[in-house]
Amino acid sequence: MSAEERERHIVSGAVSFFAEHGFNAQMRDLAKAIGVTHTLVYHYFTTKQDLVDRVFHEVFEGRWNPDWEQLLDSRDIPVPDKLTRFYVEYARTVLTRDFVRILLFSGLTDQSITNRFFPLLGQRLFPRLIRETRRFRGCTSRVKTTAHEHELLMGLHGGIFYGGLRRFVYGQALHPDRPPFGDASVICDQVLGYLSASVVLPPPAEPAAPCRPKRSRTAR
Amino acid sequence: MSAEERERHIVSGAVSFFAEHGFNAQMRDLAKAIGVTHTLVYHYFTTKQDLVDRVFHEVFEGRWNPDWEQLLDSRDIPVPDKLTRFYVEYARTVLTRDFVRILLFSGLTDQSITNRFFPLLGQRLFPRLIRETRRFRGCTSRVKTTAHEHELLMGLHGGIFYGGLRRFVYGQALHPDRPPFGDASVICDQVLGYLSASVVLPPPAEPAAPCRPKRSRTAR
DNA sequence: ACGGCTGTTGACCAGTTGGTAAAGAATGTA
DNA sequence: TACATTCTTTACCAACTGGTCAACAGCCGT
Repeated sequence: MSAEERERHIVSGAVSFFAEHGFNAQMRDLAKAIGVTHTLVYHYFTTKQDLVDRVFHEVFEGRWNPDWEQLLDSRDIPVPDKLTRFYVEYARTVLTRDFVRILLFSGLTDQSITNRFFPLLGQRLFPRLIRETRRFRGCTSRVKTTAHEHELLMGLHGGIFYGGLRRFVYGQALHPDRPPFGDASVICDQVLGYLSASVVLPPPAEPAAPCRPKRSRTAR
Repeated sequence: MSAEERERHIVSGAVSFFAEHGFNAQMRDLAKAIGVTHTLVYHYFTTKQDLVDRVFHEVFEGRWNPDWEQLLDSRDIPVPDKLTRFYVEYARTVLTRDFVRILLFSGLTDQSITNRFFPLLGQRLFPRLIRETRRFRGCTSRVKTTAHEHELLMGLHGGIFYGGLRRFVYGQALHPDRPPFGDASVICDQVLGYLSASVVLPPPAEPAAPCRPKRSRTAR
């Protein structure tokens, strides 16, 4: 087997092995799972941390999909459809066994992944989701996200992630005739629930000067 | 220090130590954190697994509060208040650092806790929450929980749990002026969002014979 | 056949790990 | 004081851990 081939072989084996057993599992066991000796692994990765970093990179770095942002920015899709489609895509990529478990292992130990992943969410995704939510409510204010809005969105986001938790961590389906994991209809329900909840939120406080001079509504 | 005292001392130290570092952390480090030698720990617990089991028991067994069920069963509290009060209480007990992290460590490894915890949720809590949700919707059907209802409830439940995840695992607040963790107003918002979402759910299919002969509505 | 290069391995090392055994402190009791 | 009981520690062991090193096997051009 060529060097490149072998390296990919080791990395992909390491991803699922560490996702399953955590990062303080032993190199020898990993090697056995892959089908090589542990010294060979050390031939390709000088240290365990080196391999772990590579696994992090593999699972995490490659999975951020710029299309998500583009989808959320597209203008002519109705908000419920857009959010549903986004979360279906998001779930397909992020709510995989490897990702969910490695994210949690990372969070429970050194937080090396979560510290990079969550800022990404907070900067690229959540603002867009809030903007779309406001659009759905007929509100185009660009004022900073309120705590209410944020927490409600966390309800949706956490609710969807919780599906991954139940499946890949708890190993519990909890409902016998539950639709298949990642089923679009479930996500659609959750999104619709979220949106219908958000319409009863108080509007975000407008800044002193009205920020939408274009189409004036009845002033209060 | 008396035997009983010392044992409690060790157990409580072990709880936070294992919650922090996971269950394959070393006995010597644990002992150091407690301030004794590791052999003393072995004087009280014949094996590491023995201590681990005790920690599980301590964190998990003692925390199930029968009042939760009683609260959900009480007749004269409005549903939104009831659910809010329940989840505030629930969060106060379950969404602690030790519990959240140990639950996850357990789930990621042997699932010894999750396998006992989730059936408890599914049998004692979720059915009551669904019943109350239906009551709020003006529906008293006792038909089995539909997948829709279940998933929506998981949205609420997961959303609340996600708060614990963000705080105790990810170490990310994600929103600068977020209200303090476990704040009742946040939970109240989430509950209200959930309830207002649930009213748009399709009614659960009634069994062949109408199950509410008491107060007949206009038949369709 | 030769030497060089690369992928792979077995044997080994120092430090760590769960766990043990025996010896020391503390305490009580006669 | 002497003795027994109980709490605690020091010294130790066998197995395991991440990591090293020299050797081996296959492949290439010459």
